[in-house]
Amino acid sequence: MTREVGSWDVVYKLVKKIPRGHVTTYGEVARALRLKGGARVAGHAMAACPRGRGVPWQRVVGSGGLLLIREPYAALQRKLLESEGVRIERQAVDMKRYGWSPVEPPVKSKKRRAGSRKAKKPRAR
DNA sequence: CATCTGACGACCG
DNA sequence: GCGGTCGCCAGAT
Repeated sequence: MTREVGSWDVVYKLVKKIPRGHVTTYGEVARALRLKGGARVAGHAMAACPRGRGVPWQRVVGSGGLLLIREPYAALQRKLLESEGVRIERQAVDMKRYGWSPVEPPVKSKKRRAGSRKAKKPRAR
């Protein structure tokens, strides 16, 4: 409770715009909204997504259309997607067929991808 | 206030 | 091709 939506409103707005029967990835959303945190932040937005508000979080999957979500949400997502007509192939959807580009806002800045930069230094954690 | 985890993604070995 | 690790951010403990 007290799930303060806050800045995620943009994310929800974009997710809501996903046409029924189509899906997108966290990375795509993150890039479309140019989130600095990258896919991680997008994922958090979904995690804190207010279910029951018309936010089809189910249409947001991982890269390649893989369903990274754990149970019981995974089962729910799968069920919802199948209900929409999305064929689930082993915890993954065919992005080639259902993949939808969230490119909504104007892209002025470019690149700024998330993750990895170059680990010249071998494991240094 | 400090620390870890977490609906991710990409790179290195 | 697969496994393991780092990077970013925000919320939770």
